Amino acid sequence: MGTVSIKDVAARAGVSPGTVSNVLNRPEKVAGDTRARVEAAIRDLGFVRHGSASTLRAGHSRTIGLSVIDIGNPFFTDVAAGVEDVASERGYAVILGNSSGSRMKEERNLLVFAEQRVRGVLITPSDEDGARLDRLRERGISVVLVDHPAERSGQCAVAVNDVTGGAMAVSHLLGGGADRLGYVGGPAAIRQCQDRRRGAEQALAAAGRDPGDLLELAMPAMTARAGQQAAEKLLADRSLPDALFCANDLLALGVLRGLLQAGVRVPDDVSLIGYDDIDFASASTVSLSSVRQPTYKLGRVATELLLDECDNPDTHAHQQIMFQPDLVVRESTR
Amino acid sequence: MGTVSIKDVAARAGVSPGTVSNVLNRPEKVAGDTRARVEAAIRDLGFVRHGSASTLRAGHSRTIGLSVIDIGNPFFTDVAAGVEDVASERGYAVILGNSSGSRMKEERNLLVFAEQRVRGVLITPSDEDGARLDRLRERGISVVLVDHPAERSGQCAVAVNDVTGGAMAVSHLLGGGADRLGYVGGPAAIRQCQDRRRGAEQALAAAGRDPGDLLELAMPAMTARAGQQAAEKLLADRSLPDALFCANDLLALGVLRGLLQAGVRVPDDVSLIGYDDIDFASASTVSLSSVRQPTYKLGRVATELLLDECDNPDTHAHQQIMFQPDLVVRESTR
DNA sequence: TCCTACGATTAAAACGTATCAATCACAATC
DNA sequence: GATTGTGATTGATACGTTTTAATCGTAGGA
Repeated sequence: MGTVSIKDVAARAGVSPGTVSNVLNRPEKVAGDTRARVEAAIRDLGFVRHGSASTLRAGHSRTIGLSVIDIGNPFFTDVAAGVEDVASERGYAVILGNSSGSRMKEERNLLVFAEQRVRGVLITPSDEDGARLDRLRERGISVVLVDHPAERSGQCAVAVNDVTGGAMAVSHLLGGGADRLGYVGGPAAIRQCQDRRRGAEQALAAAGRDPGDLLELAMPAMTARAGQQAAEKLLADRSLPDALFCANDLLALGVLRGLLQAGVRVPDDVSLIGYDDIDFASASTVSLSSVRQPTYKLGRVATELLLDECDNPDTHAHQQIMFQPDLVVRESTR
Repeated sequence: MGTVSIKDVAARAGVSPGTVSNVLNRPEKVAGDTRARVEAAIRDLGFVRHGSASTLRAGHSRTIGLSVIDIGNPFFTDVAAGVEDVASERGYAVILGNSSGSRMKEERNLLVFAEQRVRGVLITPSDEDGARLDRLRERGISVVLVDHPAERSGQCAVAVNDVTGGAMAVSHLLGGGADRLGYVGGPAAIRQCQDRRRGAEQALAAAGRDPGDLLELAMPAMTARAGQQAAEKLLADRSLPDALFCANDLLALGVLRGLLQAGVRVPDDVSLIGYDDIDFASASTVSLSSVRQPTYKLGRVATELLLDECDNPDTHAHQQIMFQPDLVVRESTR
């Protein structure tokens, strides 16, 4: 009834538990017929290995932790898809943690990862406190930063150049004849927001404009709801810029909805550009211009780096990879 | 160095390992000052409990498995948000498995869950094979069906009435004067698709029409991409109905894009309604009519049932909960 | 025939925690 | 002063696996 262990399998196959373990972990070490007998016993008894016992004895598990800022954002589900594909190819399970941008929840997720003795952690940190991650590394848990450049060498990181992306977006807006520009950002602690704003300012400067001209609006979240609130605020202030750059597409879609509801025409009255090029950007009321990132690849590459670090700790060389974004022009900036 | 165990904590606090374990699991059983001493030692040493050892000894873990059909679908991320909130409130971690509609991947995820000895499993099954789930139950793993009615009593299930929902959608289309109706569904194995179609047929019958009139198109996936392909197929066949009901919003958004690209006007030439009322439905080019489900609540309630079953196995009474959907009318059916 | 070598298998010892019966200290009761 | 009771703590054991050294059996070389 209860649970069938390696011993039961051994008994039925007429071998010792050690041999069963070998069949499970180093099948090449055991003779053909014994192996067949053991495999038959496993099947007959419906044995499934006790992962915890295995982890306990082996000192490490076959799981990795993935901590993201907002699983409701298609950007992160795409990343997660890439992560999961690579992980399951290599026999790893993924524990998903959603920080929702809350430092406390992120902390709790990392604690869970540590308790589960995950082999490694993939994280898009929600702030710049690298010390927590170092504490994980001290525990022997590899950490790879996702969508975040390395603060220093000695770690792997996979990111997309957000400064360039921000600059692309804003010089596109300027090229379209925009004069008064606004930036709708997210929480100040989120690096992506800062970098994209910096890129925006650089583009302004490059066009001979004062970077201080950029009207900035920082929302507490990067969701469609927050975007709609941003639009309402902009409308209430009677200071509507003629071009808006949003830190991500969810914000932009929310802004778009808010503007259209108020009778503001996009792009005639206001040009609008988002960031991430999520699937829905091209399907919106007015299709949304955006900055595309190699999202799925980000997840894949990060996971490959992490598992390489886990599986070949001696030969592994840390890498910091930086992809470049692409501008995607659609109706909202024409 | 490596890892600090309960013994190290015990030594530093001058107590036995058993006491440390008590501090961790039944703090009320241990005297105030000893507890304080132990907690200090835990903090000083940076001890974190070894989840695997704990699971091994206790015979059960503090994790649950969540298996969904498509994590790229906002419907499921909403469900997952509800699950995660309840789980973390009660100190459980969630292992997420994405079956992508593939039976094989679902199977593999369930195997991972079994190996990890999760306490229970929440699953939106991708087909009707309940035997696999019974095998989990034999192992002492509770299973709650999510967005799927129970096939029999003796299990918990939380669902939304898809037949009603399908009927709502189609009678709305009929009420708008639709004549030739089409249904864009997903894989035949997915129950939601069947039920929504059945509801559609019932609505036709109720209106005195032949249910066989429903033009049916079954796509291999329920994604926006598949929806766009569906639109292309409908256009190529020159048999475009004047009203389309799609099995979910992603399909509908894809269909919408496909139709608009071909110059078909929505809703003038073709009325269109989706299902789920995801956030993006209201933001699309032509805002999408849909059938709303209490998604987040679905996740919450399912998790509460599961954890009740896990934590109070003796007093727990299985429940089959069925929510009702709501019709949301927008531009695409006006 | 004896010895060596080698491949296949085994026996036993961990891994870090939870649990439970046993022990202890000490106060309350007779 | 002996007994009982109570609350706090301890010691020992078991959970299911992996791993290492040891053992076994057999074949090949001398």
